[in-house]
Amino acid sequence: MSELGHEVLAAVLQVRSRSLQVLLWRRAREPQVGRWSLPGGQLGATEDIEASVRRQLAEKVDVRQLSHVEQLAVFSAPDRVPGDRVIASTFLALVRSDNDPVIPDDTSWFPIDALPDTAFDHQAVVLRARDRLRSKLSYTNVGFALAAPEFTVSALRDVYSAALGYRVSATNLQRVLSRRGQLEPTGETVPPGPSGGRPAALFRFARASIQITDPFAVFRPPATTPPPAPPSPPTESASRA
Amino acid sequence: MSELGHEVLAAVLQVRSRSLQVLLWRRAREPQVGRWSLPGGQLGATEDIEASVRRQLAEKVDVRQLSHVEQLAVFSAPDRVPGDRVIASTFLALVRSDNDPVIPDDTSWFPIDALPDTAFDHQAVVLRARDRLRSKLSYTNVGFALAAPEFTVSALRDVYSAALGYRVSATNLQRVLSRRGQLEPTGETVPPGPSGGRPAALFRFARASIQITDPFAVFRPPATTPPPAPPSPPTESASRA
DNA sequence: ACAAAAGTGTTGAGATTACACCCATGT
DNA sequence: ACATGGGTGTAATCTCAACACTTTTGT
Repeated sequence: MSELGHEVLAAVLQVRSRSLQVLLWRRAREPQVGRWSLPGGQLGATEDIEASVRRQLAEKVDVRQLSHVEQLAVFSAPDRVPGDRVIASTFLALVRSDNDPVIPDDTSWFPIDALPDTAFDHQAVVLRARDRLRSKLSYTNVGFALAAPEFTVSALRDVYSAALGYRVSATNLQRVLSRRGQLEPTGETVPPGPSGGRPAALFRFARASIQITDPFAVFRPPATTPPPAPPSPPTESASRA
Repeated sequence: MSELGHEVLAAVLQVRSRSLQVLLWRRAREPQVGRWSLPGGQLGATEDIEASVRRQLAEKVDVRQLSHVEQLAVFSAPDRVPGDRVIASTFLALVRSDNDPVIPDDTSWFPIDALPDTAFDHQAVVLRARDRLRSKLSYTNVGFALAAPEFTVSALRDVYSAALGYRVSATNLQRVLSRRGQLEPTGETVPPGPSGGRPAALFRFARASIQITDPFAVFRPPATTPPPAPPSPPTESASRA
């Protein structure tokens, strides 16, 4: 019977310099010396996997300000790494764009569209993290985990554009998020830049934990609140006695 | 150092008797004798976790016709089961409603809204499976994995109603699925029942593997097809040289 | 004829995009 | 004044829910 290990791996994503980037760590040893891998490590005996990710990120790359962490998937191909078998539980972890954690020399941020040579199956993990983030930006409030605590709409647009990989309109972004109750004006404004322009209002996210804001694409359950008392239809025995 | 095991667990769901049901297995041994648990077992040395689920379901409960299988989440609390630590990779597995697999005496189907006493953290797995299925019915074509290969729209409505837990309108169900290209008429019809009525047309799903049919709730990427030649994108060096 | 079930037509409400236009500030 | 963002108004489009109405069959 061979040994079976369990590791956790995190794709730590952040919007930096207007691009979505991932934190990678350069392997110093065989196998695959010089390739870039995701931070993580062996699961400890007394921690669950999420605690393990947080611990490893804090210890190994000194990243402590994770605004959001969620499970991605398990990678379990028997030969996914050489030697003893290791199963990987993978995570999506987000860092707000106002943070700039001090990271070790052998780690670096890479734009997710220009990854270097990655180790093992780590590229698949990164792509999965990216896709998950992009989907969730559409139907949840994860934006809070990417943006600074307070921001102008155009700063937020830049964050969304970087994360989604295509231009987003500030006008419509503001309207959608407002309608969903995600945005709150702080009441303050920031002065315009050197080239002029109207001062921008500051906003914040209404909630700082993930929530599904757009739950049903279709097949919505029958409305219960809005129609208080539609005129009693033909023969239907209504709910009221 | 304590032992570390890895098991796989599956919430096998099927629409039976117009209700969404899950396959459970009655524990014959301590701990938690008599409680009901999810089928599954220890991960084998040479298989990945999905292969393991399929194997265990085939061997232990004789369920082989899985129309869809996907990972749910890892349950890793150190004390989730007594004794040596065991990490569980959990799955959602679906069986089409036209199947009726022969199952062992100590297993049984339970409506998901009336679960018996469940073992360990298995109830959480079942609920997660249910929620995942309900979400995916809205934005993917998973319906194919619940319905029979050919069906009338009202049969399909019953399947969707059971899975979602609320009445669905056959009229609108047909329209939505048709618009998305999920439904194909077979050209055949079935005769009406004893009480009369117009004969119903038979349909099938256009694809028998899962696909996202309603990808973007909002923040859709800029339309690429309609506007023939939008002005060349800004200054970004694109992927194309 | 009448009832029952299937399927189509049509209207109305909401959400979202696109775009024109106004606002506040620097030069 | 004019240029430069920021922000609001508004129309066109699309999707979906609701419901009336037609179609096809059994009794």
